[in-house]
Amino acid sequence: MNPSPTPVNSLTPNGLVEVAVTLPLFHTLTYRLPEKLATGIGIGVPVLVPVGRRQVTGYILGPARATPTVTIKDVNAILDSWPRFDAALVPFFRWLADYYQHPIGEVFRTALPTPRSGKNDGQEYWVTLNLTGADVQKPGRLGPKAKAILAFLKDIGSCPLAHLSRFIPRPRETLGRLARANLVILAPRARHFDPLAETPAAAPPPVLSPDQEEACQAIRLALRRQGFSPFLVYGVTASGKTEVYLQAAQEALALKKSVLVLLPEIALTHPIGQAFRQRFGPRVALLHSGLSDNARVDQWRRLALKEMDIAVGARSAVFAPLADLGLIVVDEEHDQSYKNEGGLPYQARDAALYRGQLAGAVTLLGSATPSVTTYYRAQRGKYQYISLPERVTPQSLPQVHLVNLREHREGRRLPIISAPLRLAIAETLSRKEQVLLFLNRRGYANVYFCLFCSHIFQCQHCSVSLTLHRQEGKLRCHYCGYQEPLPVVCPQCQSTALKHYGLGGEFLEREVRRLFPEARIARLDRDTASHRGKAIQILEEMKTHRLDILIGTQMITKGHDFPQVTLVGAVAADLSLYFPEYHAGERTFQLLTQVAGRAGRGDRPGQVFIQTYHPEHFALTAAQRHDYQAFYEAELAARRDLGYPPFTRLALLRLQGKNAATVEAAAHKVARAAQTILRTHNLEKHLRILGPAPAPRSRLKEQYRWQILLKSYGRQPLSALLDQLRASGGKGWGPDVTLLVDMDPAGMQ
DNA sequence: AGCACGCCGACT
DNA sequence: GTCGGCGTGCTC
Repeated sequence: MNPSPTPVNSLTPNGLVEVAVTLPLFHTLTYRLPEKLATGIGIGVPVLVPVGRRQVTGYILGPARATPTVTIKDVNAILDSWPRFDAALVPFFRWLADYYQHPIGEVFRTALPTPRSGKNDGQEYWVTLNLTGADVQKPGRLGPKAKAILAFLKDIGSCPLAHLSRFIPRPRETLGRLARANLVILAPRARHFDPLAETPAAAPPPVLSPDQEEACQAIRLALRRQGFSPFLVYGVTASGKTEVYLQAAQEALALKKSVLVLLPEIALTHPIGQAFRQRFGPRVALLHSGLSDNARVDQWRRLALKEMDIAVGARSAVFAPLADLGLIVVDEEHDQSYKNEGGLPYQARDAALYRGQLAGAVTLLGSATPSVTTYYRAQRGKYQYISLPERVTPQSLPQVHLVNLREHREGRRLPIISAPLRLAIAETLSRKEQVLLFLNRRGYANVYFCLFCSHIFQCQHCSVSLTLHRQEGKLRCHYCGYQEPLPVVCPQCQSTALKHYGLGGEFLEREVRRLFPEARIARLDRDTASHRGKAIQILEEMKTHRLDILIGTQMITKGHDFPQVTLVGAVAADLSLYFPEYHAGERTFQLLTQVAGRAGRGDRPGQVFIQTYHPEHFALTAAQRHDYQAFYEAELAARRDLGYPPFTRLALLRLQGKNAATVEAAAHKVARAAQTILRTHNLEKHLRILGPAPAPRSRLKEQYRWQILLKSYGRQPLSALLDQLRASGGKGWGPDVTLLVDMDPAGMQ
């Protein structure tokens, strides 16, 4: 019944197979597949192989490509019969390892759900009653526990063993006796999980607007043509992009192709997953790291076995085991969350584009604020451009005011809420409408210091100041989680004149409560949303208007629809504007546009107040006028002048280790080696090496950090340099120093 | 990653 | 004389 994986044994007369082992190795290994394991094994199957004196998980990539000179060992066991990926994905994984300069073994470890080396993978024991109701009365000579079990099963027929144990303690032994007497059946069963089980009934598809119709037409055409076809779907918030995705999926399915939908946030996968489930039924899988291991493996298996052919998920779903991929959707393509930090530092949107190219799939990049690089490519004709300029809801875009904070000092104090914003809040509340206040900084204050000797309280493990959390009475590091009780004396001079500086959400909340004592106020950020239920509860209260003012970080900006919010305040727009990143302007524009999009989504017009010290900055004036084009042109000009993407490609070489001196020495060594390669390969015209320099956070979680930025005109010089560098640094760059390559770095932290 | 091999200091 | 420190190198 299960489609068997692409067989390898028929392709390998000598029985040799290529295996990627889950170790930080840059190459694959070759093993012999013993005759007795050969049946049914194929590409993508997880196996247990000996490496040194250990047993390690690996994945079959295909027949061996070259015969190594060392003695070849045998594959020890097959961990599981179903393949974790389709044969067509092997080049994709090889590309990931190559492009991100990452060990191929680690690529598989990051990409695939870990096979639990048990025979019980994805299974659980079920207990089933083997008698009719009448028979249950008959067997007389039974203990009380056996009777209780039979009575329990009489009602429900069968259930997982774990479920039974909740009502009848330690049932295993009694069940064993009952099973031997053929009164019950005790057997493992495939576990089924359906994260989308709660989907409400389908609503009929809406009538498409002319813009939507035109977009769908273009996509349908591309799907029928077959072959890689990338699109930028530019659509303002609430322009009905989701319906376009659904229509595109419909067409792909009609062509017997599978569909992959990526979203930047786990929270967004549920509503979109439900929309797909409503339209297409049980063939829709949900994939994200928030699912339990069992649920994730179950969804993965059902996709691999072609029981399902639509995958909706967060960034890691880009590795979903779909064969015959026809359509890939990357919604909110500009979102920073597509970048994976730690492990394999891949960019899911970029990876999706490459996967689309390999599979010959139509690839849709959707955004109301496209990344500069994506828009540039669309302009140059590399992507087809589709525009959905109209909101499908009645309201026009909100009116945006820039508040120049320099003009709104109150005496010597700089108020966190300026007079114009305060007035607007008061008016909004008096109209019984809701307010959203956005401040991208947690805690009460982000600097705590001694007024007397200027000592600044810093993290013991990172080179950052500790954030004051006043309600908790603690100083906390937002990077490593270190915390300490709020000190009362300065450790340096014993003074008690300790002050704080730089304001966060906790302070804002206090101030708002002081100014509007009558209002119902809540704050939502990682501090208050300690558990998931709490966040959902606050969002629900906001939606049902049991709150008047909601204060929060990014958390409140993405995707949530609050129809009665008519005022949005961005309290400190400058926080992201002067971040040490080349695309700080882009992030600010996106953030403000996103935040502004929360205002006036119902039947009343919305307005937005942006507080800043730099009201003349183009990212702010463009956001004010909802003018993406103006922002794009100004930003593109700046990028061209400074030699940043899309005109160059960047790679960040980061050196880190526990010893400051060895890390610094290694950074200089790497930079010198890079310079040498540059000269000997005649790359000086195409590539620049900036640094070494200490990273903006020069110490993080006990690790000292230095970095070197590579700026390359074109892809080729950069990969040439990186390949050479890896070859020359094979033995490592110093004791306890690691070199990490961050391709297309998001920022420069 | 782990686990070997290998070459220099204080101990039964 | 040896036990053990962790630098370096390999894993089919």
